[in-house]
Amino acid sequence: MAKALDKAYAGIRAALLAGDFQPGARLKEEELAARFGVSRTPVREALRQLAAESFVSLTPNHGVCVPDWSLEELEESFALRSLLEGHAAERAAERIEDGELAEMRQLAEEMEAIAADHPTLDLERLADLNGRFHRIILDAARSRRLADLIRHVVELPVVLRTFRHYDATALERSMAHHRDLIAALDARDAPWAAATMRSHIASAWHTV
Amino acid sequence: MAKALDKAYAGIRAALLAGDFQPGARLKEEELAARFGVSRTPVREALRQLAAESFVSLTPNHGVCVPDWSLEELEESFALRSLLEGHAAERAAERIEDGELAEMRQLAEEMEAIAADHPTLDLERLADLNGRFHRIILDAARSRRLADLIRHVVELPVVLRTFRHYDATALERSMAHHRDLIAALDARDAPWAAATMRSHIASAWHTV
DNA sequence: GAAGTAGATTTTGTATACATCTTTTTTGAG
DNA sequence: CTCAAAAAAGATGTATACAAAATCTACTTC
Repeated sequence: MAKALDKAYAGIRAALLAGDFQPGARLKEEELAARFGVSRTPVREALRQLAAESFVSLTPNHGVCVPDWSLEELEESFALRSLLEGHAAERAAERIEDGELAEMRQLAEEMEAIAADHPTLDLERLADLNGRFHRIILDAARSRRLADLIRHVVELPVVLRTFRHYDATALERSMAHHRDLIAALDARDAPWAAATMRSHIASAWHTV
Repeated sequence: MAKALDKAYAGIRAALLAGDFQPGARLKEEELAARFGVSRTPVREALRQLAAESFVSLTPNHGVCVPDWSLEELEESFALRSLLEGHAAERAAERIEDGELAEMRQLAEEMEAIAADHPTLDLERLADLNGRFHRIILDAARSRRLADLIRHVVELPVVLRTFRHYDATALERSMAHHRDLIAALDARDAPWAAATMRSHIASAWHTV
């Protein structure tokens, strides 16, 4: 049986991503504890963790709230993602191994197959594949510190919503960017990889 | 009276910065609780928080350890600081107000006065002033998100140690950089400010 | 003598009870 | 009827007790 902290953390996180709580809502510890069948102690620890990752906003003696992102804050987030993931691509270009490139090619193919299948576009799966694609680059950057930072800024809810708003042409563009990224990494060309990644994310921002 | 969590958090953090625990050492919750006169509960929460800020390394069922930084990880940290603080300077150049610039000028003057006073170099105070100087820029960037990220990467222990290793010429160079930064911000020239900040931090790295 | 294992000890994880602080409701005066 | 203050209700913060896991120790066995 999974431990109480994991249940609370995973459960609350999933609920947040699913949009079960509306922005600005106050999350009460006892409610959450009852919902996941654990005591308040692990719930509190999970909330502290989620607060550190900016999933919730915590104020002392005042509990936690679901943060409501303004458009400006969202734009800042994307700018930071662009900066950091660009840096990650730069490092990855100097460190990536052929096996990882092969994985990326396969993921890109799968995504293209889904994207080409317009009538039954499986966005959930596409988001998952996309996440894995980006994660390989992040791993190839070989910097635990950088990985931590990016996790703090990626904000999965944003990523999910991004994909929901993708129209056909934006989707095709995104697929092309993935191919470009693979080419840049394969060439071990750090500036190319960084620029392509930044372009990729900036483009994603403008489709929101 | 300060709350228990604050006592635990501030106390542990201060002890870490002071080097009371050696790298790799395991921190036991009960010891810390006894040391600060609180129960284990707030100690645990403080440790979670410090772990989120990378001050300690936490592994489930295994407690927390003081992380030992390799030279490479330290260099990564500086590279990230350079990236993020450069971005902050860029944003600050477009948003800073005259009052803030005046504050920066005064801080720069005070730092120069201390730096000129070689025999009795007060490094503690210099580090404090330097922190406030950088904080004004960070505030002027007007991005809570960016401020959070930078706090996660600045790693005060590093900053402190940096200043301890400053020799006279490096110190003068640093003071000159501060003047450059003020000039760039005063001119509202974002690229200039970003480049100067990155140069400032890269220079700090090479004096370690 | 070294390695492995069972028990004892220590440490972390969780639950519950109580204290403190917020928020809401109620009640009273103006 | 409005506002303010006080009391009550509710939520968070802290302490303690207990459960589970890990580490350490001592002993057995090869």
